[in-house]
Amino acid sequence: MNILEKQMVENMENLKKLGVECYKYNFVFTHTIKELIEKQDDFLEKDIQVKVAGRIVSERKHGKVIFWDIKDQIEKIQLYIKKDIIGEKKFEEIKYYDLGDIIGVSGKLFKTHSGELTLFVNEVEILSKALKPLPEKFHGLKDVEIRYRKRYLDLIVNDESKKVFLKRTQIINGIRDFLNSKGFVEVETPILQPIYGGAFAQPFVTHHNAHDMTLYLRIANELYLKRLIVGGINRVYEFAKDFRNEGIDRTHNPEFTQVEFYQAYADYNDMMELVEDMFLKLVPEKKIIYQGKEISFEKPWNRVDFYESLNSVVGEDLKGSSVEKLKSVAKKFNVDIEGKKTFGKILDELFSELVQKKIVQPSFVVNHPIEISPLARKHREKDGVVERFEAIVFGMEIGNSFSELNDPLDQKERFLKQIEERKLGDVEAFVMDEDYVDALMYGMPPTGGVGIGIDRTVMLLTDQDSIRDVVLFPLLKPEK
RNA sequence: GCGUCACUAGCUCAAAUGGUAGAGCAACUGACUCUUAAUCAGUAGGUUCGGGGUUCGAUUCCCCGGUGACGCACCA
Repeated sequence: MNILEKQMVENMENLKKLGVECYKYNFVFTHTIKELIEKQDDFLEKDIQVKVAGRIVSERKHGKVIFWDIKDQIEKIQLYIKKDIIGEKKFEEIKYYDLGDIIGVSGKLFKTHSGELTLFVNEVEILSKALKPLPEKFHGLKDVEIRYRKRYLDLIVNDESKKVFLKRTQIINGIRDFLNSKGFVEVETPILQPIYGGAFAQPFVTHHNAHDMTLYLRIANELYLKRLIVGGINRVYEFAKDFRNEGIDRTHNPEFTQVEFYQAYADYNDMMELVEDMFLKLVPEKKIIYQGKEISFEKPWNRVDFYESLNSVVGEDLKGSSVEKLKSVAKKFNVDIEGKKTFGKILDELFSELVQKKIVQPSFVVNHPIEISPLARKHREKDGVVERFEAIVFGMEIGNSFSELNDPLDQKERFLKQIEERKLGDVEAFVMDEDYVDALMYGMPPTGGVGIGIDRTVMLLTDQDSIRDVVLFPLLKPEK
C-alpha cells in the first residue's frame, strides 16, 4: 500500500470516529446531473431544491469555500460549498472526503460570476469512500494495458471510451429493433455443444462432469438456427457470443459477438437488401468517417463477383484451374500462401490479398467457390460457385450470408468432403453433424441467412481501429 | 507461435556519451468565502516490470523471464 492509499484509509477511519457511515445503503436523488443541465433554465427560474449524487472528480479549495466537480455517467456539475451554509461540524467532516469518493448533495442551482452552472450545496453526505486514488484529471489514463485490465478506471476517467460502449449498446438495440420490426423472433441456442459447427474454426473444449462427456463452446450458432427454420420459426435470430480458439489481433478476440438471422423463403439477394436496410437504420445520416475516410452506406452497395474480380486482377480465369496454377499466380503476385494447401484455401488467400484488402466502401463479395462454402447452396446458374455473399467494409469482413443449402443429400456430401479435408490435415474443417442432416431430411424451406460481426460493426460506427476498444473486457494474459 | 518496440512516483512524462532518479497533476501542512488545469509558501512520495551478468558505479550495456502495443502467421 502506498502513502496515498494509507492517507485515504486514515480519512475513512477519521470519518468513522465522527460517527459517519462511509458506505450507505441507498440515496434518493431527484435528478441526474444530465437532467439538471438539460432543464437548468427551469431550475434557475423556480429556485427548486434538488438532490443529486456523483463521484468527486476535481476540487478547488479556498479556505472556507470548496468547489467540487461531481460526475455521474458522463455529465459533470460544479458544487459550491460554503462553511457558513453547511455548518462548522459538516465542514470538518468533509475535510476527510477525497477525490474519487461518491457523495450525495442537495441544494439549489445558480450561475457563478463566470457563468458556470453550479449547485449551491446545503447538505452533503458521503455515500461510498474511495480507498485508492484516481488517475490524473487532466491527462487521464492513457496506458492501454491498464485501460483494458481495469476497464472501470478507463470508464471513470475517459469519457470517449465510455461513449464507445454506450454506442455499442445503441447499435445492438438498433439491430434488435430492426429485426423485430421485420417479424424476426429472438431465440437462445446452446453455447455448450456436443458437436460444433457452422464455421471454419478450432473450438474451445470443455468437459461435463455429470455426463462425463466432452463439450465444445460454440464457434457459431448457424446449424441450430436452421433447425428452428425447419421447425417453422420462419424468421429467427440470436445475438450470440461465439468462441474460436485462435490468435488475437486488431480484429480478432477469442470470444466475440455475432448476430445471425434466417428468413424462410428468401435467398441471398433478399438478404443483401435486408443488410443494406439494416445499416441505413443504424446510420440514418448514411455516411460515417472511419479512420479518416468517408464511408457511405447509401443503397445499393457494390456487388463484387468473386471470380470475376479476382480473374480481372490476375488476368486469367482461375475457376476450375489447379492448385499448381494458383501457386504460380501467388508467386507472380507475391502473395504468401505458406501453410495453405487446398485449392479453396489458396484461392481464398489470393482473393483476400488481391481484392478484398482494397475494398473500402461497403460491398458484397458474391458467388464464392463451392470448396470454401459447405453450407451454401449451389449457384442457380453458375458452375463451381455458391450463392453466398460477404459484406466487406474498409477491407474488413463484417458479414457472411448464403442462400442456405436445404438439400439434405447435397449437405451430407459436403460434410463428407469436409471430413476428407480434415484427414488431409485441415484442423478447421467441419465435423459431421448427422442430426443436422436429419433435420434437413424433414424439409427446410428455401432460406436466406446472415451473420453480422457485432464487434467489427461497432468498430466501424465508433471509428475504433482495435477490437479491444469495443469489447469491455478483452482477453489478456494474467499479469503474473 | 515468430519479429520489432515499450515498461521510471497513484496518473502523465523527463533523465547526452554508464556517474547521487526529476517535473506537472494527485497527496500532506499552512494562507485564502465565485474558483474552474485556482493561486501562493512548505513537506513527503521510487524494488526504475522481475532475475542474473559486465563495471569502481547500471534507468542506461549484455543474457534470461513477464506483460503490453504493433507487424507477420492463423482466423471472422
